[in-house]
Amino acid sequence: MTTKEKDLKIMHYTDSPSYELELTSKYCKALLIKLFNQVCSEITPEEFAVLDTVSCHKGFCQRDLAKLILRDRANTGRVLDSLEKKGFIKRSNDTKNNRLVRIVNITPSGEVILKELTLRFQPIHEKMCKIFSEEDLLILRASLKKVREAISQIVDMQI
Amino acid sequence: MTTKEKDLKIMHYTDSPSYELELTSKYCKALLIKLFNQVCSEITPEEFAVLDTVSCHKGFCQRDLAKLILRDRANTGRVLDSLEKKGFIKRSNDTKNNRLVRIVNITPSGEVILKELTLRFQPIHEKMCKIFSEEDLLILRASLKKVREAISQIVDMQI
DNA sequence: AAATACATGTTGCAAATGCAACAATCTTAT
DNA sequence: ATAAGATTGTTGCATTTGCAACATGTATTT
Repeated sequence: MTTKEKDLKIMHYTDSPSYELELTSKYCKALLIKLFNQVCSEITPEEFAVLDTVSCHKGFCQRDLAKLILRDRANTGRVLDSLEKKGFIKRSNDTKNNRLVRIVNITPSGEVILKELTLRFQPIHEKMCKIFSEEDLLILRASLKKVREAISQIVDMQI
Repeated sequence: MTTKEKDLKIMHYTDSPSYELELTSKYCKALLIKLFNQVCSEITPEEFAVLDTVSCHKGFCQRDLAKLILRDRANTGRVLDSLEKKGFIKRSNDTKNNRLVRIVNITPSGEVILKELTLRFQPIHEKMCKIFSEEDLLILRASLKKVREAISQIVDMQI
C-alpha cells in the first residue's frame, strides 16, 4: 500500500536529495565567500580549501590531490601554481612508482595563514554544528558519505 | 572533559560539514552529467533542472526563478533563452506589482521531454533513496533545510 | 513636477572550470 | 627490441558563471 503510493508518485528532480544537496552546497559556498570578503584575505576560498587539503596530506602528488578535491589535473595544477607563487606551498620533483611526480607541501607561511583563517572561521563553524543534535550530525555525515560511496560505484571520477 | 576536548580540537575546514556537502554535491553532479551523456539528450543538466523548476512553479517571473535556482539574473536569463529557443518554455510579458516582468511557462514539448527524462532517471533516483532508512532520509533532508535556513540568516542571497 | 531610489532584465567582461590534446617518461606486449 | 599503452603534468580552447554597468519603467521624496 505505502509502497504502491510511493511508486506512483511522480518524482521531480528538484525534489530529490541530490538537488537539495546542490542547493545547500551553494548556500555554503555563498557563506564562505562572504566570510572571505570580510576578512579580505590574500587567497581565494578555493585556494584555502586546497591549502587545507595539502596541509592534511603531506607529500601528495598533484594527481592524488586532484582526486581529493575532485577537480581535474589541469585545474589542480593551476591552483597550486597560484599558491606556490604566493609562497604558501612548495613543490619538489620526486618519483612515485618509478614515475616522475611533483609532490606538494605546505610552507611555514602557508601554515600561518591557514591557521589564522581557520581560527577566524572557527566561531561560525561551531555555530553551524550546533544547529544539529550530536546524533543528527553523525547521521548527516554518515549519509553524505553513503551518497559518495554509492555514486562512486556507478560513475568513476576520471581524474 | 568531552567539551574541553572538543574545544581544543583544531578544526580543519575540509573536515567541516560544509565542505563535505560541497564534495558530495560534486559527486551528485558527476552522476547527473554521466546520465545525461548516456541519454544524449537535447538539453543540458542545468537546463533540465531549470525546466523542472519552471514546471513546478507556473507563471513565475525570471527573478523569482533565479531565487529558486540560486543563480543570478543574468545567468537565469541566458538559460531561459536557450530553453525558449529549443521550444521547451515560452515567455510572455506581464506585470507584477505594476512592474513589467517576463513570466515563464513550460510548453507541451517541454512537458514531454521533462517527463521522459524524469522517467529515465526514476530508477537511479529510487536506488539513491533506498540506501537510507526512511528515518535517516528524513533527518538528512531536515538537516539540509536547517543548513540553508541558518545560512539565510547570516548572508542574504543577493539575487 | 523633478529628482532620487528601486525593481527587472540584458549585455559585456573577467574568472573559474572542464575537456581534449600534447610532452615526457615508464611499463607491457608482440 | 620495437610498438603500443599507461601515468603525470601542462597548455589551449570552449563553456559556465558571476559581477558590474546599463536600459527601461515604477515608486517615493522633496
